[in-house]
Order: sequence, then structure tokens, then C-alpha cells
Amino acid sequence: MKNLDPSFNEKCYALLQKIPQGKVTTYKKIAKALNTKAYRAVGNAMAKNDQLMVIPCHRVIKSNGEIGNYRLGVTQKKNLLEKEGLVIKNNRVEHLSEVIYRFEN
DNA sequence: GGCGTGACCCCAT
DNA sequence: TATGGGGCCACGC
Repeated sequence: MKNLDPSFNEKCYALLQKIPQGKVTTYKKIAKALNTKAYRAVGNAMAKNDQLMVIPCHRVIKSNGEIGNYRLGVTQKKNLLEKEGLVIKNNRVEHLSEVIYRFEN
């Protein structure tokens, strides 16, 4: 089976826009929601995202609870997350299970 | 059409 | 708990 029109990136972006403020998700969950194991590709999609104002890619963290990376730098990412009410300590999100967002899946 | 890259993940030590 | 090594997939050249 091949990928059709909406490139992988587009699908990722669509999912990201579903994430409410104050909630976060992981690269793996996104891939899972797309029925694939391309966690790597998900990260790539984020890296190529220019619409930082439209696509909340800062709400995507690693599965192990670490912040991960960000186009504008990890510091900026942490700042944004804290602003949304998350508790971050040593590059890690606390109470992860309470702020994690599941794509209704 | 093949190869390297990357905002990752998992397991073993 | 921390570190290292291998595997995974889509994208661009």
C-alpha cells in the first residue's frame, strides 16, 4: 500500500491541530494514530513545519517524557509548554499521564 | 532508483 | 536511573 495524496506531513499537521491547549502527545502516538511506525518521519514532519503559529508542534514530546526538540530550540518549547500549564523539570514533563492527549484512539 | 538524514523508540547492560 | 547500540519510516537529493 502506498501513501496517497495527503503527504505524511499533512496528516501529522492535521492531528496536531486537534491537540487542545494544555495537552501534549508523543511522536509515537501520532504515528500510531496514522497506523504506522514512522515515528522518525513524524519528527521530520515537525522539522519541516514552517507554520509554527498554526501548528502546535511544541505540544509533541517524546514517549519517555522528555521534551524532545524544537525548531526554535528546546528552551522555547519548554517555555511554551509551561505557559500552557505543564510542569517541566529537567527537560521532562511531570504528571505526563494527566496531560497526555489520546487521539480518541 | 539508491543512499543519507532526522524534533524517535526500545531493549540490554 | 543512565548510557549505548540497533532498528524503524518517510522525505529529499
